[in-house]
Amino acid sequence: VSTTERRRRARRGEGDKLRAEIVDAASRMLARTGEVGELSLRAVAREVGVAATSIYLHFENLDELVLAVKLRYFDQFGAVLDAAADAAGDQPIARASARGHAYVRFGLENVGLYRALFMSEMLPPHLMPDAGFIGAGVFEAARRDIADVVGPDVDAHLLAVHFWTALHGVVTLRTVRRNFPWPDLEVQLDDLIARLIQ
Amino acid sequence: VSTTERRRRARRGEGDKLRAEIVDAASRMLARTGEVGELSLRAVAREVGVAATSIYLHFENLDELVLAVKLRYFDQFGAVLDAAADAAGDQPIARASARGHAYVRFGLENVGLYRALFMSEMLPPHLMPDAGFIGAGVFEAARRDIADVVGPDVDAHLLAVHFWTALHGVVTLRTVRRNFPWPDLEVQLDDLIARLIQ
DNA sequence: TGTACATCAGTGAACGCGCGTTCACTGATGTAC
DNA sequence: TGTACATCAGTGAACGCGCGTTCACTGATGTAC
Repeated sequence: VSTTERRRRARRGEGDKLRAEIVDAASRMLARTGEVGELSLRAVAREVGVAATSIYLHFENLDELVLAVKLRYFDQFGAVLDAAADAAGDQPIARASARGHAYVRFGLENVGLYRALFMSEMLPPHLMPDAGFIGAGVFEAARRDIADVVGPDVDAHLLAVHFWTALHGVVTLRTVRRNFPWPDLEVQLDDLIARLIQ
Repeated sequence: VSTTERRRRARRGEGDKLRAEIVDAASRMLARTGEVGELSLRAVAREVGVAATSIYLHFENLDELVLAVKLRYFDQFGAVLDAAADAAGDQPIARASARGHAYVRFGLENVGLYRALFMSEMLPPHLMPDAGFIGAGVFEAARRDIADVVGPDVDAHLLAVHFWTALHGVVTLRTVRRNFPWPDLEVQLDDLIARLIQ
């Protein structure tokens, strides 16, 4: 219900600023509630401080706006994980572990965005730039770290799938079952990762 | 858009039949789309073949209806898992494994209900009969099977948490990323369960 | 240096829709007499 | 055995709301001359 000030129109030639502000606003709103379905075109316009119709100047419809948000945050999410892995040094197991911890931390701290990224179907096919491969960069980076840990004789793809699905499960169940008697998060993750990657 | 026939009113003394029919209809609709947020009181009434206001004869509001659906399917879900474990015989590892396979199968075959059960917060606290413990029966049964596998020297609670979160991850990611190059499901589950429970 | 005007960056009213919720009501049916 | 009537099991109209989308429009600002 945060009634934003009426936005000042952009200068000539800077019409694309509004596009960025719309994506910003939609991201903030998604991060708050996490429910993609609750994001409405009119609410985004209100948050930006602009007439509802102005959204149409930059997006065909709400789906394309949501896609823009997702694409942007997939990139950011991947960068966060890479940074965590790099900060952990060169040792493969330390890199993979740091990546896992960073994955869960991001998910728990950005509940709404995580929901938008991984708890809804990607989007109607005609809007998918490259079907099924959004977020593949994130997966592929983890697969490489894991392959470095286990060597060439183990199916690193299968292990990376275990890694991803298990961490995803940790994020989503903790988000949605806050009253469950969860173990300490660091203990849980260290034990889980040790069991999956060896 | 299935316009159901207008329902015939129940006989005297059988007013509770409508309550059951409402829960049935809401369950069918949830099983179809899976989005709790898309379930509307009016749509449920239409599916039942009854005036929208008739819902109020049996439920205070939509939340209480959704809770009724959840409670009912938690019971059914637990029974399915128990049956699978029992069908697997007495050997602890076989029982736990069967339980895991049945969990994932139920989730993938009943996408909508699984979403309703495990991908939304339980409900506003005043509606929770026993906060945080809905579904605890399902968890507890798995924990016992796992404890039988690993013996008394291992933290079976932690292992059961791994088991649950990992299987939940399998169900939800496969549901939402259908284009990902997933491994064969049985291979994935057998390998995953073997790594987690030992 | 001044000004007409094309273009850019939006706005605002209006529409039809489905929704939750309220309120007064209806009409079949079992039962007391 | 017949009937009045209380009660049960619903109905239907109406409300105000937020939504997506359309359409014609406005008004500031750069630029060509």
